[in-house]
Amino acid sequence: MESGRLIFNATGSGAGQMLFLDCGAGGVPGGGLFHRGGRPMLGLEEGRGVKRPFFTSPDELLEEEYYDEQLPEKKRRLTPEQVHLLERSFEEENKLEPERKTELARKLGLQPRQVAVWFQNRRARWKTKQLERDFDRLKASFDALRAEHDVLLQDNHRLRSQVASLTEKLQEKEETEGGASADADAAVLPVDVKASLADDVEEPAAEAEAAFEAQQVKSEDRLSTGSGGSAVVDTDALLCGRFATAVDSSVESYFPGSEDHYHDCGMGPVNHCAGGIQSDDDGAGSDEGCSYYPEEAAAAAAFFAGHAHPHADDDEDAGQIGWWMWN
DNA sequence: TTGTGTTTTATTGCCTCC
DNA sequence: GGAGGCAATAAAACACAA
Repeated sequence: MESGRLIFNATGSGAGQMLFLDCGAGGVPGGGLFHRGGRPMLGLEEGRGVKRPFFTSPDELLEEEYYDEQLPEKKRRLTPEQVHLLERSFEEENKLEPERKTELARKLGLQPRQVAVWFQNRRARWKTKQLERDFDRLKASFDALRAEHDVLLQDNHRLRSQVASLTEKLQEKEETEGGASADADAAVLPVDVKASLADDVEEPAAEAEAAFEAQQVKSEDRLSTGSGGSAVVDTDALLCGRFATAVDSSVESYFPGSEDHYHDCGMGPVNHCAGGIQSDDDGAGSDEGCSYYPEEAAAAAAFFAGHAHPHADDDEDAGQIGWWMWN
């Protein structure tokens, strides 16, 4: 618990400045009497049962007698009016120039330092909320992609079994008819039919692939594998690419110009899904090797938790559309 | 009333920028 | 080197269920 005696010093802005003296043992963490740069810090006084307003008007702070009689107690919350004005000011601009800080402090009867601290804490709160929003958006986007992927996967399996079934029938036909007729034309015919049938089967899958790829143009350059014209849609790779696109947009909203940051952070969807990208030869169960869904969401959360952009607040496009509208 | 969780105010240390 | 920003953290104030 802090203890100490306060002495006020009317300087600079006109608002009273407090100096913290006779700081007792067990004071604030670090035990410093003054904040860096000679900035005075607020202190506390204990041992009096009388409640007094912690924040006072500048005029009151300038009256020496007041300091003797009205020493502030423990920290008090700002009044709703003070908070309202600060919020409005924050809406206009979330950074505080010295002139504005002084003016706000004068209007509110607060120390400039208090105004600066309030803005700092407010920016931190905004950032936390922004991260939550970004995560929610990413999660929703990811869930939608996962559902889409599941549908494509089912189509893929269905078409695969269709191809297998038709191929089998063709083989049977070749065996039965091939033995009966040694005619050269008869030997060629099944091959044509087979190709035709295969085309029919591949068409829907190819369409799905084309549609899918059209939606993830942005992430194409990250997909180095490609499906090589395969009839089997490489949905894992596509999904990863699209998730990367979703991450792109969200990350850009908070970390403008931060592409390289998250691409290097180890959560890269393409890298992560590399084990899940399969060739045609791997068969119908090829997708089982990529169980990346929960990890991706977790990676996104971990990424946002660990990659705070130091100047996110500076960028007007940094997801700040209505940034004051939360809460 | 009390215990507990959340929010708010404030401090500290480190970093970047000028 | 000073000023200011941020992350981490402490601690008071507050909210609320039991």
